[in-house]
Amino acid sequence: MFLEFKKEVEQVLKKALKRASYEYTELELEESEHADISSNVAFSLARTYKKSPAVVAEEIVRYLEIPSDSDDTLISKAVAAGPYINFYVSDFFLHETVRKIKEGIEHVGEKKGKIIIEHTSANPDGPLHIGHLRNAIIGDVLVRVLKRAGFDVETHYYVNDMGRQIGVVVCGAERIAFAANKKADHAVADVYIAANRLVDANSEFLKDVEALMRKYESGDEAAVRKYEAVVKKCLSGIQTSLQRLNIRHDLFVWESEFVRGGAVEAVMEELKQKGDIKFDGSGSALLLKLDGIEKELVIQRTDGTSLYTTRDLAYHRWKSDRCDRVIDVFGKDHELVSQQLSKALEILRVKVPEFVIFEFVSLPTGSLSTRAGRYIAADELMEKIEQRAYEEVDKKRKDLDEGKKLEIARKVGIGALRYDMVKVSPDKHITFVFEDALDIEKKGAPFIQYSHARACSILRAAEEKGYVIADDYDASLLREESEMELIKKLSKLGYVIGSSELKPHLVAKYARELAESFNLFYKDCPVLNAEEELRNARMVLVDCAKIVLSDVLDVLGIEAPEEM
RNA sequence: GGGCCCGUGGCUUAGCUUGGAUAAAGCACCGGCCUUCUAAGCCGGGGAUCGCGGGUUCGAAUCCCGCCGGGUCCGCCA
Repeated sequence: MFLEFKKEVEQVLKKALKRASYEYTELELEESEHADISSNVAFSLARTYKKSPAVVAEEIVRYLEIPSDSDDTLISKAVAAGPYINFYVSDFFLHETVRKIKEGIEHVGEKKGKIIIEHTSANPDGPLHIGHLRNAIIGDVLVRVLKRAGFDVETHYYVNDMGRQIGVVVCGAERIAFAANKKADHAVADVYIAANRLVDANSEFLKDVEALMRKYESGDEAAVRKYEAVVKKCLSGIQTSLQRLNIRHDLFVWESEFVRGGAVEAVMEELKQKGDIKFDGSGSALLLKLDGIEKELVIQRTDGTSLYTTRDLAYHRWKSDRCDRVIDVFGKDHELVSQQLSKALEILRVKVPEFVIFEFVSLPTGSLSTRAGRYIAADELMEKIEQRAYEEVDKKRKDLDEGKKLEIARKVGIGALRYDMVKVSPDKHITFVFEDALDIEKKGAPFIQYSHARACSILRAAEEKGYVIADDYDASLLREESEMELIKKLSKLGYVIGSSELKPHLVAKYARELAESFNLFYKDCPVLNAEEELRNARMVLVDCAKIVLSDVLDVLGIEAPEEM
């Protein structure tokens, strides 16, 4: 509803500026602590018209026409506060917000186009670690935000099955057995680490790896079977972890499909014709000159085989034919690659993707490396954080049965982990400290979940007393400061989703603020002990808060417990 | 060496795109609130020359230039 309010303010303000015959370039509307929405336009006008900003603001306000007696205006008043023009919401705005949330028609984005978003895409050579976790969680929240905003979203996991690393594992698996008692992706990692030691120790092994890779690229059946066995084994483990995190992909796209299907070759041919191509001086590798990028891009090895970037070009061409927007969630180390990709796609006249680049996660001991065995596995983290959450629940709710406690611990633990990862802007570097991550007490997610549980608790208690949420309630009884603030906050979910499309941390921030607003209301306004009319209105408000809290948690991919 | 990102109370951050009203939160610290719907909560308090130096502007955490510190990338890895 806040979005509608903003639009109405825009219209009214535009008209007033026209009547006052001011030429403006921007309305400069901003959220403000002093008003529901505020305009700074008087500053820039003052400059061009050589008047004082306060005078201009006064003047504009005189020209504003706010239909004060009308029933359906969202604006109650506008006042000049020095140079600022402050707008305030009307009772109708508050009523409408409550009504629409209650009826489930608030915050529903209109149908937009189709988006393909790629995230996680960890190499199938071991389990997900905390770096992949950041990718996966940012990506998943993005998916949820875009879906809410009305897009048709398809989620991809791009499987890098053609790299040397995978060759090393597959070849290694011929000599080293997978541990039978381990989760699949962890067993693969063990072989990977052991095989890398073979690489370092013995050059014969590396030759075998390269031979196997060539066979795989040419589609040799035995090689394909070996690869599939290992890659699928690893992916099954990774999917189990993702599922536990509440993340799923619609499609797993294998890199090799583009090689064997001929798409990579087609891209290469086209680049040779349309691109600025030359052979490297020393070898015969193919170099592609890209606009604005100093270094040329190697698009073909000396031996004629393809490289990661070339295969990625084929993948992106395929994606872009199937949708309106392509979004990739990449680590910072892929930034240059993503620029090269964009430039090369321009040459191919393919839609350029949008990138969400996130900074690295490192450990206090240094950067992460699967190969060196220096990582914290996502599974281990999830296990420990759920355990810690369980200790909390156990301490606080001795009355609950075991199953219930475990369920709450799972929701709270995973929620805390997800919130922690998404609350920070993607371009902030993170040093991961295990102990801090496990400190459930000071996490954002449990705070929000707790507010939701409180709302549920009130509604449960109401039901026991035989109170039902009434269809006719008098929203005008909700005049307390904390009630009105809560409603205004509730009205902003759609607005936040619309404006934080590629900035998932803003949703996390909003969720926290909403929970805070609910807690203030909770403290100030008794629901069940209020006299009937007021109780009815407040019960409706509690129900609305519950709905929006669970909605925003859902956008964050965090489950909303009914009690905790 | 060059490109990109980050630098905001003791710690972790929001705000920076589009410059404006006392710089906003959480954690930690100090003090208070459970005979009313869950205290994983609420209230109050101390604590910031917004990395440093210039510049633009009526006005800079925000824009521009330089520097310092940290991260990351830089042709046949992915």
